[in-house]
Amino acid sequence: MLSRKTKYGLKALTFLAKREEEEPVPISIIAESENISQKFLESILLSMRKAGFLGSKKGKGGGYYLLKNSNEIKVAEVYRILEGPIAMVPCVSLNFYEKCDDCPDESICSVHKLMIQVRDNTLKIFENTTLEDIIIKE
Amino acid sequence: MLSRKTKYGLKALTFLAKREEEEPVPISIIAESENISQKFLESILLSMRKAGFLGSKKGKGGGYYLLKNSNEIKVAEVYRILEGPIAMVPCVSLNFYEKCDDCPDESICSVHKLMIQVRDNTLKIFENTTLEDIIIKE
DNA sequence: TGTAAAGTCTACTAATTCTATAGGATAATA
DNA sequence: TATTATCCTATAGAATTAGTAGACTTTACA
Repeated sequence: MLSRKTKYGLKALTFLAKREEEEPVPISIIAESENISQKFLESILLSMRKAGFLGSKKGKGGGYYLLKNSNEIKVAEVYRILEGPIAMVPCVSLNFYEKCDDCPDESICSVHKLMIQVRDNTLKIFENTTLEDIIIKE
Repeated sequence: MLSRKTKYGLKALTFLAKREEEEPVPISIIAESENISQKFLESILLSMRKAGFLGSKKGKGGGYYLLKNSNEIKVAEVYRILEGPIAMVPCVSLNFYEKCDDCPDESICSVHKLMIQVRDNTLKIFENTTLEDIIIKE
């Protein structure tokens, strides 16, 4: 399941990517437009700023803005920041690998083998999809 | 993330599928072989019995056994029983559809569009993979 | 016929994660 | 200096996960 955090994060980013103007957009505007709790969105945008996707400006006229072009922001990167590993089990994760405590030998684990397939497929989509690709013009 | 429940369930099923013999296997054997808490595994096997994948026999010499051939049990079916929807958001689920409360119009939601792709890819794998396919002979 | 072995069923619990909320600090602008 | 907006820390309620506990039922077999 995709967490609300990631869902909201992606929505906020595409909201910003959809705009032609480059001026900062206050959280309140994004929250209202996308039906997201403003306080919750605050923390989400903050972590995306820290991750280098967003810039921010304080005070009047301030808000958040994209630091890169929308075709330079991969869904995979956003997903990893907000949601964590793309893999369904840690033992097949490329960026967050962990050994399963119940599994003595990955090479003979059928779940492992299966989940590698799923990871590869999902990864392919997330790595090859940028914000630009998921924008829907109204 | 795949829950331990589903992971254990799949492991238990493949454990049974790997055996040539048809005699019931007690929970304790499966739990020990696969390093799973026996009590936890109990409830998992029970729900798979109720779902029609497993048969059981009580008393001495009892245990669980597969009711179908391993090539007739799709990962997708097992996954839906133990984990729930394959889709990452309810609004793109085929079997567990729910409208998102924050989203007024799915047709213009970029997350929706993206998650349909992921669902289709994962579904393809899970629908076309049976227990037989993921067995690893030692 | 008694006993041990096995599944069945209900209820409970500890820990973790998720989804926020509260409130003040800091910074920019007019 | 008042206003607007982000920044930051702490906290809290709800839900989910991953088990545990214990009594009950059924079966095989000595």
